[in-house]
Amino acid sequence: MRYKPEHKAETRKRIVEDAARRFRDEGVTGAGVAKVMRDTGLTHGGFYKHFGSKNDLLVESIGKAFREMGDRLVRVAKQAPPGAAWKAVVTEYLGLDHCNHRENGCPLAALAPELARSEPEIKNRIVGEMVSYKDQLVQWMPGRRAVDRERTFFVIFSAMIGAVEIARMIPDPIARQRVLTQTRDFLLNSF
Amino acid sequence: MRYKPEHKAETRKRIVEDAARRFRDEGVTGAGVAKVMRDTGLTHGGFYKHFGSKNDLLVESIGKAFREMGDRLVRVAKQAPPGAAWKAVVTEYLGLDHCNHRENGCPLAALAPELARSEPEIKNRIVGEMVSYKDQLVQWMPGRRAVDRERTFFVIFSAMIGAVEIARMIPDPIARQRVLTQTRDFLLNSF
DNA sequence: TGTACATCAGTGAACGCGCGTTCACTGATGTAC
DNA sequence: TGTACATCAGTGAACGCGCGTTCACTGATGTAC
Repeated sequence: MRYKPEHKAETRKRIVEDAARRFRDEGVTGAGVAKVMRDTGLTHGGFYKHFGSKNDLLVESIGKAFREMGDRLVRVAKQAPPGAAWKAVVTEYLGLDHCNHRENGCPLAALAPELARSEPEIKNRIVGEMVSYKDQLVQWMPGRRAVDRERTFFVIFSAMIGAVEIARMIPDPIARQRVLTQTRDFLLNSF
Repeated sequence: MRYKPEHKAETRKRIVEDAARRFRDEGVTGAGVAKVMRDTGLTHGGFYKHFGSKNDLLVESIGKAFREMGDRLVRVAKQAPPGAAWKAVVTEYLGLDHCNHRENGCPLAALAPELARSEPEIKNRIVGEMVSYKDQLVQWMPGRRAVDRERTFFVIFSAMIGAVEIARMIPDPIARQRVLTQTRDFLLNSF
């Protein structure tokens, strides 16, 4: 079979999207090449027509995940009343929906320790994607000067990432919700 | 060869200690049974004389890691001036030493997302160890009533876990230190 | 006291399995003549 | 216009490898007689 010129690019995009979900859901080692290709409706053999290695797919998928989550948070920031954008971001990030659907959520909350352990070359590329994420969101953070917003970005995201990870550890839904709510209220009253 | 009666218990303890380090350093999937046994100076075959499965070792190792880190934080809490115990805990947790040595640090900062993905039965046992960790530390947290200290425990540890994970992602030592320091100063001025 | 036997922590070969990766092949369609 | 060939995304068998787990065996020492 031969395909339209744009077909290959579309397939590649679908693989990246499916992988971005799988990696967040099952971890870097849990999500295998064959599983991702099956998600996309293909067999594992064709994978290397699109990517040089699983690590290349990982970097692209993490980038895609950062962009998805970044866009989602920017959307709620833009919908918020003036000056309350960062509060909308915090409320969305610490919402039950994000907590219960790691496969569509922030790649740091889903994978940070695993990503920190990747080989230096891979890690550097992932850090590049993380910096883009920060650049997309830092403008909505509280603080008058850019340097203040940079500081509040890291403080707020640290707290949110940790809270979501702890909440995801807790089986009891009420205790889980409590961790999210308490961290949210703490942050909303802090700046 | 035949051994003294206490020999087996001592070997078992050494395996748990070595595994507690390996799991935090290389992740749950990265640390294999054979590697851990080699750390202990044994061959992989003997492993099942001590543990029913790798998962059993995981649960025990995470428990050991929680106790190690709990004891370390309680020690600095006890050495602090009255009323400043929680500040000493925050300063220790967000110190460069903890950040740069995940193999001896908090198992949540090293493994939380991976642990959250384990099978329910394993996860429940790990959550039990996490609750012991909390019970060991919650008394040093700021707040007058027990319910307040429970709240500040989760808020403070969320922020610290996230900060250490982000710092461990960042290759540049100065930017890494900055994330730790900024989160520390934020927390120290918050309660 | 001397000898035969039981014990059992630890050994190392072997198991099935899934992984990332490779590669010869397929076959529908576009192109050359 | 009709035919032969080139293209190339996708297929599926096969590769070596490391994993968790099993198991027959080892051999120094304690115990029974």
